[in-house]
Formats: sequence, structure tokens, C-alpha cells
Amino acid sequence: MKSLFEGLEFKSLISRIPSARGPVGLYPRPMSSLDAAGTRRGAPAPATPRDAASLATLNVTEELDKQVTLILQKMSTTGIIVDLQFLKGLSKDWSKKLQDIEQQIYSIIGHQVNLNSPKQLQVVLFDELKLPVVRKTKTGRSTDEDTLRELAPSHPMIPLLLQYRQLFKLVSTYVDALPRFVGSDGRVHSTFNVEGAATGRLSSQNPNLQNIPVKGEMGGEIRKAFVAPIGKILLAADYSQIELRILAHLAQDPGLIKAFNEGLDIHAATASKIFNVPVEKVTKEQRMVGKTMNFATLYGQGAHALARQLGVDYATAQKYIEEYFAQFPKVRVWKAEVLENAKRNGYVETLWGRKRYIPELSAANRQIQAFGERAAINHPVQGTAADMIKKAMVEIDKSLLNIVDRISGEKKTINDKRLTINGLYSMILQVHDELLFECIPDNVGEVGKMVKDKMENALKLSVPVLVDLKVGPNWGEMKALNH
DNA sequence: ACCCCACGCCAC
DNA sequence: AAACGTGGCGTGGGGT
Ligand SMILES: Nc1nc2c(ncn2[C@H]2C[C@H](O)[C@@H](COP(=O)(O)OP(=O)(O)OP(=O)(O)O)O2)c(=O)[nH]1
Ligand SMILES: [Mn+2]
Ligand SMILES: [Mn+2]
Repeated sequence: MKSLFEGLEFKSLISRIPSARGPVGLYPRPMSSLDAAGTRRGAPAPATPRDAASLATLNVTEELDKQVTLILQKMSTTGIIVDLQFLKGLSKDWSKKLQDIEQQIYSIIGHQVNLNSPKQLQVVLFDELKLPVVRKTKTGRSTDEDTLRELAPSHPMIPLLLQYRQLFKLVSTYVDALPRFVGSDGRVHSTFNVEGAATGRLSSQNPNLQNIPVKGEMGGEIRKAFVAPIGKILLAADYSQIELRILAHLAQDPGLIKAFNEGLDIHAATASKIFNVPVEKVTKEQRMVGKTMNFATLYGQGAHALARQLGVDYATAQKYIEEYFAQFPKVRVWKAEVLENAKRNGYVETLWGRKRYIPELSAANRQIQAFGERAAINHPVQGTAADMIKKAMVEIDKSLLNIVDRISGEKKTINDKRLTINGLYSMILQVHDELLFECIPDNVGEVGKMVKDKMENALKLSVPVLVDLKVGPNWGEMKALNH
């Protein structure tokens, strides 16, 4: 669990409603952030004492989380197949590339160095090669990706180092690490934590299946290792622009509401403006930049950071931010209201009343206050999205059992530790606003329709909620599923 | 074998 | 580094 202001001297806690539920999974492994009782490390005291009545009665989100916990256990028990042979091939190819790059770098600088050690790298870059220090970390001179991009034209080893970093990350964190989690059934069984994030989002660990690479060709290659078993396919369902739709509802912003009623893609529209291309010509990569700008601006990014991130000058970044809030005027008003309430109550909450206490709001240090304010703005939006998909998961889990009962007279469910596991259609992953299922190809159209319906109607918003469906033989080759 | 921290970076 | 937010993990470096 992260502190709100990691870099600052004194640490505080993010208080939250206590709950008796901990992580869920087959293989606890090292329970890094939670103790055996599922209570939060570093937060020994309950955030809010419960009165006698609330000890016995779960509120809406507690009841929701209780039901979700059972589903998470099933997801963990089912697991997902990882193609070990495929990863072995990737490892071989990419490790050779890594060695090549490493040798090239050594011959350029004239000696060996541990390229994975930022400390050793600093000496090479800034002392030996005398490259300019772009920015500093707490303890020294930064060598992160942004820094290296700026330094790239100054020395031939930098582009190689960037390649090395990317490749090493993918190999060490995924290609070589995932096989260590594969059980004798050929599957990885991640642990999902129902209260993994302060906002109500889940988290996933051992391994984390919510941060599997997706960008670029190499990301797609890694996702190809997540496969459906013989005779089944994968079905994926991802909400469209979900937090912007929730924002539209919470802020009741006319610009956002109109856009969604007209079926517009706001991420693409933002990208169209940034890259000065017609919206229909926006590429996937450009849309991603638009998406990041939309959320970063909403959650308080400044013009300086935006300018750096987009590679534009400060004035242009300022203009983008102004235009954003001019386009969606009620967003500023809503943010001010949230902060006012937050400071009065000491907490913020989602549409469903999931509370997050933010003591930083009353901190003496202004910088800490500012961190608290940005968290306070984020929680109602990110947390409502979490409530929404959790509700959908509960409804979908019920419906799947009904569908199975109907289409097959024979018993296709397995009872395992009081969990009813469905052998035909299994929910196997949740990635914040996406659900992944393993299912027999029969009736995938009907199941997809049901999943889409449950997700789109889990919460009633004042704008349409849309879900994109995809199917494929593996997670790297998913194609749109129409009707 | 386990722990911590800093750095850096993957995803949503 | 920074006035986007929410996470988890691998490595290096140091320690028990
Ligand atoms: N603050 C912040 N939130 C993010 C960021 N990336 C993703 N999120 C949150 C907001 C998104 O609505 C939500 C789901 O991520 P997705 O990648 O599915 O994006 P989204 O649903 O907005 O667009 P989509 O139509 O699915 O491509 O996660 C980010 O960079 N910053
Ligand atoms: Mn989405
Ligand atoms: Mn998504």
C-alpha cells in the first residue's frame, strides 16, 4: 500500500472502513501487504470505530464486497492457462537480443557495467560521459526513461540503453517470472484482494495479472501466452471511457453528457486536438495519449507536467488544460464541491457510499494537502467505477450458473469448498474495468450479450454506459465480437 | 531465508 | 522532479 506522499518526510495512513476480509487465493505466497487476518499493515487501529448496529449489519458496499470475495475465490481457483512453451521461445529470442545490446553498450563505453544498477549507471552517464544531469532523484541523478529520451541525441549508448531497459523489464517481470507461478495444472492462480486499493478497486498479486503488458508488438506477444484451453475461447468485456462517463454523471456536465449521448469518443477527440489530425484518423497510440491527458488533467496534472509529457511548450499545455475545462465547465464546479464536502467531513465517497477518509486534507503542510485533494477528487470517480464492475461481477456470476443449468441437463458445476464452479463459462480475470472469461464457443454470442447487459446496467447513470466485447484464442489476439 | 529501501516501470 | 490517481514487482544495495 502506498502512502499518498511517498517522497515526503513523514508518513501517514490512508484510513478506511475496516473489513474482516483479506486476500483471496490458493497460494498465499509471501503475504506482503496484508497479515493473515487480512488487516492492513501499518494501519493497526481501525479507521472508524463501528457502533453496535453496524457490527451486525453490513452496509451496501460491504455486502457487495462480501459477495465479490466469493467470486474472487472462484477466479483464483480456476486460474488461467499460461503457454509455457511459448514463453520459453520468447525468453530465448529476447535474452539473445539483450545480450547483443549489452555487448554493444560495453564496446561503446569501453568497459562492463551492471546496466540494471541506476547507481552504477549514474557514474557512467554523468561522470564518465559527462552528460548533463536532467533531473535528480532523492538520492542522486535520475536515469529514468524520460531522462534517457532527452539524452538520447547526445550519445549513441543511450538509445541502446533504452532498448535494453524495455526488453529487460519484459523478460524479468513477465517472460521469465510468470512460469514460476504456473502450477501442475498449467495455470497461474493469482490472489485477488477485494480491498486492494483505497478506492475500492481490486488488486492482484502473485502474480499480478492486472499489469500484463499490452502496448506495442512485444506486449501483444506476452499476452499471447495467456490462452484458452482446447475446446474453449476467451471472451473479454471492457467498459468504454468508463471514468469519463462516471464523471459525466457525478458532475452533470452538459458537455460530457452531450458527447456521450451522441456516441463520441472523447479520448480520440482529445488526441485529434493534440496531434492535429481528424478524429477518424487517430491511431491507437495517439488515442492512448489522449486518454492519459484526459485523466491526468481531470485529476490535477499541471501545465508543466503536461508539457513535458506531451513534448509541447508550457503555453500550449496551458491552453489544452483551459480548453479542457471550458469544454466541460461543470467539472471544475464539481471538483470544488467535492473538496468542500471532503474538508468538512474528512472523507469522500462513491455513488454507492464507499468512503475513504483523507486526513491529509487537514495537514499543516500545503504539499501534503494538495496530495490529499487530488486523491479526494479521484476516489469518487475511480471508486464508483469499481463499485460498478463489482456489481456486474455478482450479477454475471449468478446468470452464468442459470445459463449452464438451462443449456445442459447434466451437471456441469463443480462444488469446491462451498463454491459453485461452472465448468463451461468461467470468469477468470478482472482488470479494473475489464472482465475476462473462458468459455465454450457454443452460445458465446448469448453469453457475451448477457455479460454486456449486466455490465452496462450495473449502475444507472445519466449517460449511456457501453462495453466492448472481444473474443479470441488467447489474450493477445482478441477480435471484436459483434451481436 | 527473510527484511528493508530506492529506483524504475508495467497496467488500469 | 514536478500539482494526474490506483496498484504490484524486479533489481540493486544493504541488512538481520
Ligand atoms: N488517473 C488515471 N486513471 C487511468 C489512467 N489510465 C486508466 N485509468 C482509469 C480510467 C479509465 O477509465 C479506467 C479504465 O482504463 P481503460 O484503459 O479501459 O480506459 P477507458 O475505459 O477510459 O477507455 P477505453 O474506451 O476502454 O479505451 O482506468 C491514467 O493514466 N490515469
Ligand atoms: Mn475501458
Ligand atoms: Mn480497461
